[in-house]
Amino acid sequence: MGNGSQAGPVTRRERLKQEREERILEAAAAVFADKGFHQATIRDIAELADVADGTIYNYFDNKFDLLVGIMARIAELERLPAELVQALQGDVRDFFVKAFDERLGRIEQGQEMLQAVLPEVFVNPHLREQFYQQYVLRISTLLEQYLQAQVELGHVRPVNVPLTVRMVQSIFVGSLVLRILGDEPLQSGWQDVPEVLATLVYDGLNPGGGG
Amino acid sequence: MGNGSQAGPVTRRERLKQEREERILEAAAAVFADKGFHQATIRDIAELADVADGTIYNYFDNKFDLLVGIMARIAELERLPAELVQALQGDVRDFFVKAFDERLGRIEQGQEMLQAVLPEVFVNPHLREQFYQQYVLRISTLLEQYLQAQVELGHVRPVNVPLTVRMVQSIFVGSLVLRILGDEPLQSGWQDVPEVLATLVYDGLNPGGGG
Amino acid sequence: MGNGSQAGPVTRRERLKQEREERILEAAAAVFADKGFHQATIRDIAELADVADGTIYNYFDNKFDLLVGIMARIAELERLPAELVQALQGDVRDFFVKAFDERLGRIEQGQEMLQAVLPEVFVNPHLREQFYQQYVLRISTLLEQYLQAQVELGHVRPVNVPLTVRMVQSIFVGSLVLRILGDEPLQSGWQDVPEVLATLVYDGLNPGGGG
Amino acid sequence: MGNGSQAGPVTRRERLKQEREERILEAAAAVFADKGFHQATIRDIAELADVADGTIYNYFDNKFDLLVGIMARIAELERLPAELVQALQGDVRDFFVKAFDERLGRIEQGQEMLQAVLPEVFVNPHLREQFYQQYVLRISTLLEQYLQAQVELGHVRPVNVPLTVRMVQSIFVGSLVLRILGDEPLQSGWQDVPEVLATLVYDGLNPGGGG
DNA sequence: TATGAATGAGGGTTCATTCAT
DNA sequence: TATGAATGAACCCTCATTCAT
Repeated sequence: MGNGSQAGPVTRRERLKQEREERILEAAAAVFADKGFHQATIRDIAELADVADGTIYNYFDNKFDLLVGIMARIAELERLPAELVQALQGDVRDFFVKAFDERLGRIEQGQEMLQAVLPEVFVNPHLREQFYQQYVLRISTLLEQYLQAQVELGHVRPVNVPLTVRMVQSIFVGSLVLRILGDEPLQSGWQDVPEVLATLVYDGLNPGGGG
Repeated sequence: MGNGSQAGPVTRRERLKQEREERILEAAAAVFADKGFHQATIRDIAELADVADGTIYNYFDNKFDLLVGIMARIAELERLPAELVQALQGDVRDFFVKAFDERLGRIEQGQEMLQAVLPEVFVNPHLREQFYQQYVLRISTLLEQYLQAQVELGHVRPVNVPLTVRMVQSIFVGSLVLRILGDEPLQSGWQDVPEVLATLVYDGLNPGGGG
Repeated sequence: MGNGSQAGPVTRRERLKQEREERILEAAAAVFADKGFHQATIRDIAELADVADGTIYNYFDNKFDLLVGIMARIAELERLPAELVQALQGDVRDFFVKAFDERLGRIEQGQEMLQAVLPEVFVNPHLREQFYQQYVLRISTLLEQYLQAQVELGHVRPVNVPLTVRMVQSIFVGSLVLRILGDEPLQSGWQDVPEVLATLVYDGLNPGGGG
Repeated sequence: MGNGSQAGPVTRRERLKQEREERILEAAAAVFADKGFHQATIRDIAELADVADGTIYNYFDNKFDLLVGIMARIAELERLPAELVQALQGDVRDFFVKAFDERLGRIEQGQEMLQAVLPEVFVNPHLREQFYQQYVLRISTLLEQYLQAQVELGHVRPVNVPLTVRMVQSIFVGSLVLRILGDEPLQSGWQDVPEVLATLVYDGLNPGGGG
């Protein structure tokens, strides 16, 4: 149950290797998030992971490959938006609350890894593409389908679906950025965000709207 | 750097200096946006600006100072949200259309400089703080005041004002990020975004709402 | 290494060990000849010999020791210039043909090992001395004795014996180098070389000479 | 007179640069000849040349490029076998004496550079090709023409011209190698070599030959 | 004894910064 | 003030060697 696809390590040696790789990746994420990819040195990471410099290269081809590894880990975490998929069933406003809740929770959880990767995403075309595909586009497609269906059912006002979806996603991405920037109200009010968001995008600010 | 107040250069020599400083800053922004701060070399910038390496150090203390200079330039562009201030008067939905329009235009215009600065903003606390203050917080304050007033006037549904404002700002920031990530629908539909946005946040998706 | 005298291995285990040592040495020679001593890695050699990296260190103290081992193998091949010794008896011109034939054949045979060792011979004083002793000087002595005797017998023109011998040896060494350099005429005409050489050094180019 | 093709440096700065490049190249040749290319460190060379490590990279792309630079310098020295060409006129035996004299002198002069380059020539295909072309093949062609003509004139015994030329060249190359190996008789008798060589290859060892 | 992962010293190279001209 | 060569600290990465299993 939950073992998913990869066969886990069986021998003691294999388990040790896997643990070590994880330790290295976590150390890398921590150091990158703290100092940035370029300021971080392999030695920093090695020390935090408590291995020798050279050991890192038994697991990763080069420094950049650590970044790619972190991206892959993020992708793994993203694998199952199970709750989100479930939420696709219910009431629309409810969906938004749940969806926002799920996403924001995920953001909170993986923030360090995201913070490690994000600056380089803006700089490296390969990373950018990968990030976009796995972090943005997959969700876009899902949301577009959902929203289109709801429009056709008359549960949602007729809107420009693709752009509206982008706006919704922008809120997620933007929130993450504002959090990283250290915005205080967002920090302290994080748990209220889903409700506020749902109100904003479902009910609208117009006081004449239903709600 | 920044030369403080508006007193323009008077002598020919001063004008030349200022022009050169601008050329360097523009070159820096272009190179940083293209390759990222750390991949960019002083030589790259010097070549694009058509000066010698050493000359740059007559205008800027060090490489990082170029980034600060670019930030300052962005701040200058941000100085006058004149149209936005004007829009503060009119009808609420109208305000959103105009506000979004103004911001998105600004984003479009200064995208290269933003792209030059943004990755390092995530990495450097000093830059982060400065960016947050001048790029986010000032607008937050303005919007909070506006929204609070509109709520009190009954023109806007009672909401959690600070968080709602953050969500609105998130949309701006997030849109910028999605653009940089190369999202196609956003790219090609950019001119429709203000209207879509206003619909989303003012009217809401709820089809029962007024609109 | 080298195992000193000729006592072959007796137990199965010993035979396996010896086979393995040979496999490693051959792999080393191949890799060194191909990539050069410094470009070659222990891993390269281990892979070619189909053993683990660490195993090599059960047979050789360090990387350089592999080179020494190869030198020793060359020395073994050089052990018996039997035919050459025999040739010392006969007619002088005949001797040269046979001697050249024997040497050139040997060169051809051990070229890979020579190519593995030669570059480092120029670089490492220890190797240089060993190579000189076993590969050059022993032959010098032999040839000097032979030539001196023949001069005294009047079978050879009175010449500066030591220098003449060096010139003759230079031809061997030089031919090897030209071969390694890939000289085409030498490559394709290799089997004619002994006769050509004998003509050159015995008969001379002077058409007035006997021959 | 003698300035050859390249316009020399004119400004003081240019002269200094050129001098520095030469100093670096000479230092590189000395260090490579002493320790071998791979044992030599950039720091070694920089120290001997009395420059900073980084300075070397203002003149040469990388460490290997220093080797190529040394090869080019050797080629320059090889540019004018003026005396040799002159010797092409006279008497055959005389030609050999002069030719050997000229070549051996050249070898003596450039021995350090040769010793720096030679080991890598055996290892690096690119270097090997270049070395062969400029150091061997050009001379081969010249000598083949000369020898062919002399054969046709009846001044030289009919021989396999290409192979005979290779043997003659082997003597040069081989002598160089033996010298590097530290052969004592060759070292101390170096000035007698041309005469000994001419005797060997022109008169032959056969005492019945003319001479 | 064989294995192969861990080690860490070492070195080539880059590039921000300096400074003599 | 502009120039651009010189500087040298810093860092990624390799790989011979070790050693626990």
